[in-house]
Amino acid sequence: MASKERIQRLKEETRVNILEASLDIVKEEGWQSLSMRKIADKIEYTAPIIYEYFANKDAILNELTRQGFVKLSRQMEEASSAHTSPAEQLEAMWLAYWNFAFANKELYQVMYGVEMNCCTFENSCPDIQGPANMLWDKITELVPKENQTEEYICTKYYTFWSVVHGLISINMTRQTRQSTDDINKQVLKDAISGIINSIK
Amino acid sequence: MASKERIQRLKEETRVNILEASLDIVKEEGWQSLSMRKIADKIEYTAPIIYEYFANKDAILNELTRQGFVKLSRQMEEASSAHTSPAEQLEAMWLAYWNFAFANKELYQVMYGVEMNCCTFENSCPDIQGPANMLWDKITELVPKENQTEEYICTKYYTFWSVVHGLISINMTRQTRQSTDDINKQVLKDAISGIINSIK
DNA sequence: TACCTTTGCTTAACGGTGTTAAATTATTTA
DNA sequence: TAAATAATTTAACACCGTTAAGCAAAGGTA
Repeated sequence: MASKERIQRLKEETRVNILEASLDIVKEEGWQSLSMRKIADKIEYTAPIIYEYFANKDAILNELTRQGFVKLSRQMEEASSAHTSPAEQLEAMWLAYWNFAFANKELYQVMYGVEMNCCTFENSCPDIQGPANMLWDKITELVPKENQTEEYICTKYYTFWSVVHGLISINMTRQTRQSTDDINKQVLKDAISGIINSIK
Repeated sequence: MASKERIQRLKEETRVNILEASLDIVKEEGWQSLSMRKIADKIEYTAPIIYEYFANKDAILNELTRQGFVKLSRQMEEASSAHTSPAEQLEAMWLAYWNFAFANKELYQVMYGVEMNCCTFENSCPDIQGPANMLWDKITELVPKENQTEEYICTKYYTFWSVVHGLISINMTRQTRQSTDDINKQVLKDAISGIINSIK
């Protein structure tokens, strides 16, 4: 019977609907308030139905993560194919990575575990800016007076922080393999002295 | 009556106990499974008591975050004070930042919103390594054959990713100020071409 | 057509969460 | 000792993820 296929197609569809509804909710209210019951509401079913398509809530997040990586791969390949020299291709790929992260904020967050807990708290508490200020001031000390524009210092500060925080994030999200720790510390030291030397 | 002060001291103490218990639980079972009832269990009270010391669960996290930044500041200052030249001081401060992150993993996670969701999933799903492989291969292309050791390519790959992912994380956790977007993109491009040029 | 079986879906429930209000116990004060 | 206040617990609410039981419609079979 051909109705079997129609039903199969409908099932495919609600599977997609579940994923889309999830992403919609996250876009509207953030990862924290994504719940099975809200997803069910959005697809006009009750919660237990979802378990016929996904083993549990984590499985939904995992599938979204997977699709995120597939999408990212596609966009990076596309960016790369617009150039011929490897150097240009590599730069294009990283720019595509960057663009993907902001065009698909929610996906990137679940893919790389970037949370944003306490944005409001951050501005209301002076202690939090302590380390930032210390580093900012020290960088300012290093920059010759004639180049001490806020923009230049800001650029250097962000470059520093990106490298260090990025390396830390990578090492924290992946389980630490003892063997690569030395490499990471080497990357860190190289990067830091590299940036310091770039300050003029 | 001096008993007033003693009681005040006891209250101070359970406040500290709540924070310590929270951190203990997180160290043992992770942020996800930190609950008011578990904290209460650990300090040998019932859950509602906690609300006399903290407005809600978020307030506990915020206080831990604050204390994290205070501790980080102290350690960075200490590191800095061991040197005299600004360049050495700056490097020491970043190394202190690095060391803090791994010596106080849980604090760093709540301070900077670094989650580790799906470590197990990551290894079980090939799609996830797509982008990583693409970049790895492209970097390999750029490295002259005589320098194509795994360690060298790994170093470059991590350096790239650190910069880009770090910048993205920073821009995501802080609310995006439109004005600094240009600076960030400039940092990104500078960093990428800097690393590309450093490949030999 | 009548019966049985399968399917799709919902309701109800369990144990957990953060949080609040009421009740209870202990302590201090008059 | 009695009243007032403080400290703490119990009970409850609304939510969460998840599972088991129940029901109603559809399909197949005699």
